[in-house]
Amino acid sequence: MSSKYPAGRLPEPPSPIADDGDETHFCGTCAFSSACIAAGYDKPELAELQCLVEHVGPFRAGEHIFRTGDPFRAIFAVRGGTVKTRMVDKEGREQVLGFYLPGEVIGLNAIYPEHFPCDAVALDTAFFCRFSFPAMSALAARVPAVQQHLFRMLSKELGTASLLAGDHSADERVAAFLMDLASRYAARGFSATRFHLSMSRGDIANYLRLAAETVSRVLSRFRNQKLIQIEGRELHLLDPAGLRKIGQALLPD
Amino acid sequence: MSSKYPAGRLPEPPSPIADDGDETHFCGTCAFSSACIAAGYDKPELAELQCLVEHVGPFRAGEHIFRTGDPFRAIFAVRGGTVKTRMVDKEGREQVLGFYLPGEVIGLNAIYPEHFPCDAVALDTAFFCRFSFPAMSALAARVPAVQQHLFRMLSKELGTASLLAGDHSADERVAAFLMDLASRYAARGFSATRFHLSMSRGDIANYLRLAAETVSRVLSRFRNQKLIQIEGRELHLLDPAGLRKIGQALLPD
DNA sequence: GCGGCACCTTGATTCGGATCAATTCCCGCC
DNA sequence: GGCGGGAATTGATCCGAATCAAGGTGCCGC
Repeated sequence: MSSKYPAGRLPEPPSPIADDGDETHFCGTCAFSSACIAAGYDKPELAELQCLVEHVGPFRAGEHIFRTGDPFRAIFAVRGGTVKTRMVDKEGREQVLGFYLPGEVIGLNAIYPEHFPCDAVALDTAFFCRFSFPAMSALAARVPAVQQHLFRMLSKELGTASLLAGDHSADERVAAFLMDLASRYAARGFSATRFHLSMSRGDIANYLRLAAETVSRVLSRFRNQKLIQIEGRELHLLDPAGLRKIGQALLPD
Repeated sequence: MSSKYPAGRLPEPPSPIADDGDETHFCGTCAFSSACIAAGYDKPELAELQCLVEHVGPFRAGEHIFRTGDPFRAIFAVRGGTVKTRMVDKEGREQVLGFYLPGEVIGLNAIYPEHFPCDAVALDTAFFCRFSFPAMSALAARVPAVQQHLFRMLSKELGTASLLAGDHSADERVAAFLMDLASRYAARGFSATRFHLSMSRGDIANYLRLAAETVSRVLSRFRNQKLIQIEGRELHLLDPAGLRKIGQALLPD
């Protein structure tokens, strides 16, 4: 796509949260890595994979990667930056569905309806690998590893809803949210104890089905208890084990 | 329906909620129908489809179709009866993830972890088509329609979580729950205004993240408002439009 | 530097639903 | 037919988080 300079006027994109140097390393941490590798290694499909992947972006904070109702043609792997997905009901109330970090994939929930059922909005400067879905599924039919990878990604995302499930206290939810982010950063090779919250308190609250004030209070309490250090959106987890304990009912294992 | 002999010792399975006569018609209403038809029609794959499908059951109320941690080998289409899926945390608290009606498919969330992440429990006498997943994905690689169908089923289930999303009132949740059941029954050819709730109030409450007492109160209120007629678990929707209006924030469209 | 604005924090009050408690109902069982 | 137990209903009370309200802070454009 698109929009080298989407709504702004900065001449060159800054290097946001990801983009840890060389491309090869990034691809190693991407959700598609095994599919790409399986398809790419010394095979004629390599050429095809190349042509079904397209680098898009940058998108700047607040810009849409896709909008509710857009026809579904591709899925997107986050290469750098952070994205939220959200639905807006007809009364205009926003519902945040999820946050996506570098290496994660958005758009899978659009396969069935064939139109995007939600918006995807960049929270900071973000860019993507765009995978044409028709091309991708054609490739999947020929390369079992690609097919399996798609199945696994879809299935994995099914398991994600559990962070919201259950009637849990605000403390449990926030602790679980922080630990979930930590483990996802860790899985992509970032620090699991120090990171930047790209989303506002309001977005966190909305995602966790709490009020923004409640999130703020819980974070203050966690700080007083020396569980975290937080200044604005810069977060340092001082006692991950303690947080894990608080959020354990919502966390895997 | 149902459970003429729910927890008894009947020698032969009764005809529960589904099984509306002949098999062909049932398959027409099943979530797999298009995949089966695509695979089956005059093709050599027919034989293979036959061998990857296996009819299992009956399971009686309370019996497990699979348990958390079981190795994942197959997915199951409900042929008759009703199923709930649930997770039980280490403190022993149950979390109901969903209810599955005839024609719907369970087990998709086990592909990625390769073990079932939840239990599936029959709520009344239930039976299934069991699809070996390795065989299914091998078939999918050869028959594009089957692959596409799997993608679509997985993606569709991703959209389902929205019933629980958002901070909605008990009235909204219960109304949306009833309308969701109604539309799913309608999609499979059953009545959309009269049906049996196979699950207890406690299960409904757990699924909707409410207390059982709250569900009971809301249903009583809906009855007083002439929105529904309910006696035990027999439900008659008197004013679907009214219910849809109450639950609209959670419902599609 | 200054004003405007969005975001965040903290306190006071309110409210929806959870919890506790008491019957009642329904069914299988003796 | 009577008994026992789980499920459902209904009422009384309590509590956690929402809401309302009032600053504080940082950032951007002018």
